[in-house]
Amino acid sequence: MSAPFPDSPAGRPKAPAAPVAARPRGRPRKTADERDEGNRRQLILDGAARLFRAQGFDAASTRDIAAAAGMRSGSPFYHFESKNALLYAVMEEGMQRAVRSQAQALSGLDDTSPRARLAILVRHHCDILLGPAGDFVPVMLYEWRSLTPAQRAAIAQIKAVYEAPWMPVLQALYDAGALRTEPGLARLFIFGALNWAVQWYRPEGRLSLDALAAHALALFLAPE
Amino acid sequence: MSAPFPDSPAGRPKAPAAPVAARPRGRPRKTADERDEGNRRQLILDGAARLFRAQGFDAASTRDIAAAAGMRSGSPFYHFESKNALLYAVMEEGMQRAVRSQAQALSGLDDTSPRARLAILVRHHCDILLGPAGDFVPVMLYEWRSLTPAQRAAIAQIKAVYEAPWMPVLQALYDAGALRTEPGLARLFIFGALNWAVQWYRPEGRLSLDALAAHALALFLAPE
DNA sequence: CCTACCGATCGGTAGG
DNA sequence: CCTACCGATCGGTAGG
Repeated sequence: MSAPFPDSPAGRPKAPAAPVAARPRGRPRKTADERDEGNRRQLILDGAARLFRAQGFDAASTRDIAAAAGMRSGSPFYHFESKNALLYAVMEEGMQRAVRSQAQALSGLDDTSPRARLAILVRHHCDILLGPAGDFVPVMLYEWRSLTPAQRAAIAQIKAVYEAPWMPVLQALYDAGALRTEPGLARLFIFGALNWAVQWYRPEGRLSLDALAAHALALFLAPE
Repeated sequence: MSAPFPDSPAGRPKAPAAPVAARPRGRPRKTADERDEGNRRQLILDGAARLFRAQGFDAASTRDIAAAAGMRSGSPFYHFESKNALLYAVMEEGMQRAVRSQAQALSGLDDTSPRARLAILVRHHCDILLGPAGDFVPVMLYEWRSLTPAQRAAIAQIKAVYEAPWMPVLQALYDAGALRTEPGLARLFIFGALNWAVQWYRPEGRLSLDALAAHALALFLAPE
């Protein structure tokens, strides 16, 4: 739970001495520090997403997040104004990636049947929630109450973009009699069923994401 | 967020002087304090359930919970060993009430059709989650990670009792072709769809719990 | 990005 | 159940 070493100098591990090399010729190789510089912010975001998801926003300390990124306790505040701004950044990045990958999953499939399109949406949603990079969106789902009203409004806008492609698909299935609940409520129920899997799905178990998505689809849709 | 008055004596409101009445004849009327004595623990539980749900376990302070029960900051610890024990007590009470009321809702309906029994289970579940007394079980659903492993095991036992009546009903519907996903997964999806309503359902809105339950049922089950 | 630190808040307790 | 308090931890910051 605590940083691997205290704030006091006694506990600080010595930084490895930088090798005093002769100045190299040609294009200067970046030192490890320079190469990482652009990634530091991302390291903080990744650690924050993981810890916010595992422990919750309030229980995850900025000290632990700093340690997860290989930094000392005060350093995250060089990259983010506050712990709250860090939470917002995690959610924003998660939703923007979700919107982009969803658009990519749907691209070129305008002529596909509503049923096939819903299958793609559900399968992609499972990936976002439960796939290998899936800490960011669960944080958005389960730490919503820690956002300020202004932050909520901003994230809600991205969420609306994410949800938009679902509605015409559900409407078409409803009109065709394959879905037996009005699209608005159906979307809430379907999202609920899938979002809840964050609580129980274990990637190392027997159930693949393909199978999970297929079973969910079978539950909601009348057989062809 | 903070108690209405600080711990220091300066901020303490004077307790209303107890009226010095002549000793009443007949059965002694209980004073307000005596009448409340058995309810103090319950007052703490109610306040804790409300605050744990609204703010989360970590964000809700024991000071605020004490204030919600009309007490000073240290007093909850006279009734509960720790904040964590209070969380456990909230969840335990919520689940025990849910088990009891579910059994009551099903009593005398052994001969009813599986479809009607599922309707009763779903409708009752909505009541537990979203009804007027519905803070305890949402706390159980969304603050699970703040329990110790031993506490999780204990709550999981009550959960198992609650879930038990669902399985034969889902199995019968699956066997009859009315449910198109195996009962184990179907139960997880259905619980997810309903549990997620904690996040979006507003009792003051247009949607009644009856309608909510009916729409959910229509989504999961093939038409009769 | 680190050092060294601060004020605030929190869970919890001894004693009555 | 209240009083008065403690130690620990936390988010955050000035200065380099």
